[in-house]
Amino acid sequence: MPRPRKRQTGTAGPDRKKLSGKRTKTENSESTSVKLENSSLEKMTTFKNGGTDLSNYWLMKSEPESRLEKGIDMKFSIEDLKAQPKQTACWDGVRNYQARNFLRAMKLEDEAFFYHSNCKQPGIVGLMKIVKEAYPDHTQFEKSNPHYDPSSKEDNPKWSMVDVQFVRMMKRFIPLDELKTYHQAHKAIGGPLKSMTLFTRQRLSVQPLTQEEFDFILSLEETEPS
DNA sequence: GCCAACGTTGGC
DNA sequence: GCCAACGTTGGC
Repeated sequence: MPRPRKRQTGTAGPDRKKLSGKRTKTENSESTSVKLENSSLEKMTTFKNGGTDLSNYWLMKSEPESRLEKGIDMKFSIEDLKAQPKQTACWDGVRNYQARNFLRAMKLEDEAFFYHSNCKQPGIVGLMKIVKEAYPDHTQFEKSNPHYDPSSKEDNPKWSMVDVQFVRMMKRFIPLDELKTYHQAHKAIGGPLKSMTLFTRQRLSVQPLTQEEFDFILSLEETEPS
């Protein structure tokens, strides 16, 4: 029932028009994404215990300010998440293969930063956790939904979502600016944010973080705003 | 509101 | 399978 919408990505489903006959475009997109996903996961895995019980870290973007898309407000802030029953919501509306594949890689109890995008003060505002692993995003079948995808079939849903639960606010807001400053510095000196996906894959709305990235960002909570 | 970045579409 | 046109993301 909670059905926030995060505006994640193109309204236009990547291949809404074909898929009856040929699906080459789709499959290209998917396999490309899968590769990216895999390499990312491999990268993360090498930093960890390698097999069981690996927890992953994520950053998920959502718009905290009202913006209408097909007459529907895309706003979903961390305050909105907090206000949901059980402070839990489904993360619907993702329509990008890479982002979708990351959603599908999420495990119960994985932690994710809640990032406010497309707003006055973009940045990380809080922490949430995954409370339900990927399942079909119902909005792809709803004609009136801005993220409706007519090419997706009920018996083979194309798009997925997860459920997330509010964990806590950041002790202080971590602005994009500040992350960017560290990213630049770390590129030069090889610090933890040197290849943060927020800067290397600009438009990706669901993205993985390494343990190092996650820990470093948490450590910023204890520092003075820069 | 502008526009750079970048993913997708579709003609050829 | 290339690539120009187009649409979206999201910072500024």
